[in-house]
Amino acid sequence: MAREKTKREDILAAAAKIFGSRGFYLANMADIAEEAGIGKGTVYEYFDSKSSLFIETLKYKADLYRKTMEERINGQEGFRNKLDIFIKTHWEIVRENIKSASIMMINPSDINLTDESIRGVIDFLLDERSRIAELLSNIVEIGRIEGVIGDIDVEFASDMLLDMILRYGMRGVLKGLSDEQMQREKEKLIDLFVNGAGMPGKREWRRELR
Amino acid sequence: MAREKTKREDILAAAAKIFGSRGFYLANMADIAEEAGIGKGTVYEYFDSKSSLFIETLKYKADLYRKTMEERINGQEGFRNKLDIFIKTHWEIVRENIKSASIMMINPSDINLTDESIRGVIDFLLDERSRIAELLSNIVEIGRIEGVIGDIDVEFASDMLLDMILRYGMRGVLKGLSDEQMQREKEKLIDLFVNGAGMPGKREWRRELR
Amino acid sequence: MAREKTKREDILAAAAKIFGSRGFYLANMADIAEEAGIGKGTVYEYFDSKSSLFIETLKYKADLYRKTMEERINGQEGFRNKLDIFIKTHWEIVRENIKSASIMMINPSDINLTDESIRGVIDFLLDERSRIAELLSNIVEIGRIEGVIGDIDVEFASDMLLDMILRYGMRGVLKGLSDEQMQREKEKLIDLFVNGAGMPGKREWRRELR
Amino acid sequence: MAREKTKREDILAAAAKIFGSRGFYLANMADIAEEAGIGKGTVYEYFDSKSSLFIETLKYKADLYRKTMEERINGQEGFRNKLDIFIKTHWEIVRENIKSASIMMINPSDINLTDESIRGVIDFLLDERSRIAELLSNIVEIGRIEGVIGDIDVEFASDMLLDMILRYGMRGVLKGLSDEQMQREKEKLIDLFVNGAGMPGKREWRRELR
DNA sequence: TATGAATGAGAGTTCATTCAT
DNA sequence: CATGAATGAACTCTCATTCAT
Repeated sequence: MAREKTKREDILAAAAKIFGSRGFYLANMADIAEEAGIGKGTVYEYFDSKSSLFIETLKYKADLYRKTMEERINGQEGFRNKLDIFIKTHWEIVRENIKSASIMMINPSDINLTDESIRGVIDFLLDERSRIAELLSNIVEIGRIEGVIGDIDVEFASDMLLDMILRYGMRGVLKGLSDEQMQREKEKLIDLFVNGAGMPGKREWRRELR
Repeated sequence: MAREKTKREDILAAAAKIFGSRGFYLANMADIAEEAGIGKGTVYEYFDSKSSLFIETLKYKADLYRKTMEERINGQEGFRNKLDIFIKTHWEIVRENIKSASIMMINPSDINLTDESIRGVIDFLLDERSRIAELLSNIVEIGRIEGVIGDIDVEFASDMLLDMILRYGMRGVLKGLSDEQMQREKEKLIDLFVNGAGMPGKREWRRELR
Repeated sequence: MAREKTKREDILAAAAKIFGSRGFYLANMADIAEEAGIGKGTVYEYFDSKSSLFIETLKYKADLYRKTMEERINGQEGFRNKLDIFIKTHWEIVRENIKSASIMMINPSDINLTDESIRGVIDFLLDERSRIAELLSNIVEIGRIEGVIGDIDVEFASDMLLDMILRYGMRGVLKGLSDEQMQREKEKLIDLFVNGAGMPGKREWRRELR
Repeated sequence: MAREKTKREDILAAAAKIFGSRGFYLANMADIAEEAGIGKGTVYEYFDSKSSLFIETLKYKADLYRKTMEERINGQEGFRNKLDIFIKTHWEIVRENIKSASIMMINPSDINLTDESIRGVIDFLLDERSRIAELLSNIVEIGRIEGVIGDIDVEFASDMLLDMILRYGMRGVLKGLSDEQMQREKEKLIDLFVNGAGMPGKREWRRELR
């Protein structure tokens, strides 16, 4: 029998918890092993090194995130519904993974490490962000086709929107907001993105930008 | 006070450079001392510990950032000009401090450490972000008074706007954009914030949110 | 006996190869098992420990060496022929076992370990060297009887001769000498041993030593 | 004040003792530090790594050996005296450094490691042996000029002679011989080298080799 | 009998911090 | 005030050995 899938996932779950709550450098392999209920050496049977375990953990969580997201989005029709479910789903994942999710929510460029062994992490995170940004980009594009979204730079707007959504999640965690409050914040977010903060009717200087 | 101000600042400058390029954990005290051109032990005459030096460095950079920002903003009149100079100034600082600025650009909640000695860092960063957010909040408020900004949740919108501006800076660094390109991105950013991404004229479902 | 002889020898052959090329400490059990084409645990069915496997490997190789040597020597008559075949055989074995032979060529006193578990290795190697030295000693004795070898301390001379022969083998490996060159070096070696390096005719101070 | 020379030498002395009695792999840095009466970390202030400490220890001992040898040899005139003092000196060093000398006496080709980090050790040892061999070679050459040594391959004979002398030292240690006994063994050694083991007068087959 | 997943002692190494000078 | 040699706790990772299957 090949190495059990469960044990690998046990380790990943433990790693997600420890890395998530302590960060890469403060987490140590002994604690991860203990959390997983196994011996220190066993971790190395499944993962080459701490760095590699970290990357695998990120991949595991990121995959979960993206797959969940894609599934939920595909279950909806239209710009408004898709965007709505995106934000809602993001909050659900964040809320349920406060401990471990923070890893995933890392803003790649915030990690500035020159350590060779950890470089791959940054590249992976940048890639992963791009992939999520594309999901969002597709949604915005649908909005354009529907005529709800104007003639804007979709890539730019989607990138900003993603950041706003991530921030929205953080606000929820930091301020300990209830689901109801998050529901209202979500509407504000969508409103801000779609309509902007400007006073309706006073949009004279907008045209010149286009 | 006997202790020279200059030496303390020499150390802070060196720390900003080293921490900025390598991050907290990969930076080491020996290198910072060397960069500052002093003995390793001397650093401890001015700062209690690595963590405390890190915090002081953040404060130093953040102060510089905030003071510069306040000065520049105060030199301008009106929402549009103030916001414009905010974004422009942010980019200038980021561009000139690519190495060290990243510290300052850290999104506080991205650092998830439970280490007692480092806890203060997070609190400080959260505080600092709040202070910067308030600067922005004041600008948005001016916009409201001017009638350019509508009847929105200013705190929420400012928080999102700050995130967008930080992201705007990162995009500049990551994509290696020229000042001219950043000028254009800045206009897009302001447009997105003020007018939103929505198609002008199609704003039926906006009202219900208010 | 249920345990197959072949498997034990498979392991010994694999161990000889791995230990021979990497030395005791750099060799590891996993690689030996793999080389032998069996499971890691199986090695422990045939040998108690790494140390014991090492000793058994040495014994295996040393036995092979000694048996080959005895056979070849017995096939020859007279001091000159026997010594000649000894040196020739040594070179043949070394040349064919460059990788693994080095174990066998280890100069016992060069291994200075105090590790209890490895002590036996040294004793074994010292014993084995003695046995080989005795083979040589017998040959030298024959030389004495034949009147070719003078009235010398046979034990001492044989011990030195063995060292010279081992060195001769190393020279061959280190310098990458051809068989023809080794043939000539062999003659030099015998000449040096039998006639010495001294100028013929100038041997006044020799007598006093006896 | 620069780093004291004494401490570096304290560490080298401790390392020589520990490496000498336990070998490279069984020796550990903690014990070497303890032997030197310092903290574990301090060793790394003076030496980069275990391997590098090992090499430096070898160099230190080898230098001492060679310098002592050169000095003593230069103090003597003529082949017989120089060779005599060489052997005598070797024994003195070996006897006084039983513990640490064994490192120095290592026959380079007996160490068969493929570990990158340790490769330099072998090269160094081979080099060092060459240098010692040359000292001996010069002595033999003097013998040739004096007419005591015949028309032989000096390089070959010197190499063999060096091995015999090393073996002579080992015999002393292994058999626990007294200085008086070693004196007698030394004479046997010189006799064997100069006059060979052959019966005086029976040297017919010698000529053909030359 | 054969296996290889699991183990944990122990290795080398780093580096923030101290303190005698 | 300034220094940097000294320190040792704590880290990651290896690998001989065990044992349930």
